[in-house]
Amino acid sequence: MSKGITPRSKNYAAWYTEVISRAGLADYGPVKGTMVIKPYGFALWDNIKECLDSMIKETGHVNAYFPLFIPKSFFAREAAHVEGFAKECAIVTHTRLKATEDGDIIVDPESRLEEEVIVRPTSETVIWSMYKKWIQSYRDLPLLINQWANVVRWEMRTRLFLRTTEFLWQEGHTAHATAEEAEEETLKMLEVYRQLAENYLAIPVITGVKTESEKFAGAEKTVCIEAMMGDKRALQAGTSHNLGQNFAKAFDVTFQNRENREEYVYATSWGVSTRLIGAVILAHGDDKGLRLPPRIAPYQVVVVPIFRSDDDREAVRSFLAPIVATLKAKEIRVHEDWTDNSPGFKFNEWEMKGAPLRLEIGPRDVANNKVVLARRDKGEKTVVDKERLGEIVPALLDDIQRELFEQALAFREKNTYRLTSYEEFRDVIANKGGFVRCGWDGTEETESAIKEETKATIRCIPFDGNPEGLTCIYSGKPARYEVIFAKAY
RNA sequence: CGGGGCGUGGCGUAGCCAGGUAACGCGCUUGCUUUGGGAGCAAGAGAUCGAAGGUUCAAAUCCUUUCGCCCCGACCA
Repeated sequence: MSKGITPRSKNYAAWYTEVISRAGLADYGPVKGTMVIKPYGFALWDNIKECLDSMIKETGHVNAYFPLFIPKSFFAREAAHVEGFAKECAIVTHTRLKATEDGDIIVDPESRLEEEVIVRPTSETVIWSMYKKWIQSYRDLPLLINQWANVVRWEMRTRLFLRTTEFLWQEGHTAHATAEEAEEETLKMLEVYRQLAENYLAIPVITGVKTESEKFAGAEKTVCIEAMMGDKRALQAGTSHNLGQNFAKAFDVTFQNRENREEYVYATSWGVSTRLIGAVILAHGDDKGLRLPPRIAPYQVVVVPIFRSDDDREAVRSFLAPIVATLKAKEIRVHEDWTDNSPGFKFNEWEMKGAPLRLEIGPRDVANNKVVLARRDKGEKTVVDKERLGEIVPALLDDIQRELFEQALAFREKNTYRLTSYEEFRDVIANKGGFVRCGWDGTEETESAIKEETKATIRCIPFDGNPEGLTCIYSGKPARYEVIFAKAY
């Protein structure tokens, strides 16, 4: 087996898969499209989850849990919703297996369910069936509930983390008395996602509105965060939906307002998933493997002890014990790698796993009362005094966090084009890759024609866009919106 | 669902066309020497060749059927 991995420039898809495997993030499950999240990958998810969960709670939401199984009939209630998910549902039709005479195991035909049960692809329907019971008065509103759950979407084509048959996510489902409040909530949670992406994952995102054709099935309006990956393609990293009264009407959820009038409830839903891990890999990874932002890295500092003799080993051990204690006291996640691999092996291993900082400590350092610090983002090594680590390490971690964000932002800016000619548009999408900001006449015909001809889609209508003076890149008509086009994951 | 590829020790593959003792690399075990950028040597363990039928004295190899996975498209977080 070769020691390195496929370079990104040679085959980006192969690079991605190899990084996941070699860094120990995940493995394929036995059923097509399923994924085992291995301990190192799950530690990463745990950290992301912890950051987001506290933000969700700070904004006034509470966690709950709704069932995995949903009656099939619920999906018939909201027309657009069922159309959006009908083609990718796992359906429970039977409840028993039985052994045949030849020793095979078959589905027991006698155990067929009266009404089939759907494994949730998302939970709006089951949650709104419950909200009907819980909401009567304006005093019951707003209802601000989040759940951490797994969902199943039986996709044709899957990719580790980016699109798996089953994935983990968080889905918020809120109910409000007014349309204004629902809109405010939709935008508030998008802002939470923006902060998560930029401040924790170190991924700059563009916020904006999805077009009619790209919005969530059953939503009035979908807003999103879109990020650029290392191959210049776009990744939708999170969405927040203003559902209007669609689900309230579908599930007949009404409340009495202050004026004693009955009114349908306004709804939102919003979610981010384990796809975020894919985003971190794709946004920051390099040809040596992962580069993890310190704030979510399972280990922020990895110690690689170096020694020859048993005496050296003990000297190194006692030398680094107080260092590790100091760092841990500052709540830095430190890991000591005492496995009996060679130092060179460990250097490469922890670079593959994306540990932000590496401490190399050998007899030489013990003698000089120093340690070698290697930072993953830039690959620089420096020798520092042992005593100064307590101040240097936290500062370096902050700097790495910032640096990863800056690099990703610079990359996105460099690969974003403001264009007015469709010729150039085609060239960028087909040859250069990247985001194109341009005018759009707002028609679905233009949107689908461009998609047909170039495979680029409108990622969003950015909030900071301005159509004034722009013409549509395709039709030449006056632009109704300024939009971002890109090839997407 | 359309196109392509692949199922052989834990992983990656060769062998298949032209049937005849199941091979190689990595990993694993044990021992010794090593350890500041993926250590070396030696000795070992480990496979009913995806499954089921068939042809044959003989099948990983030929034929039939079947199951599964991966990649590329259409669809999607």
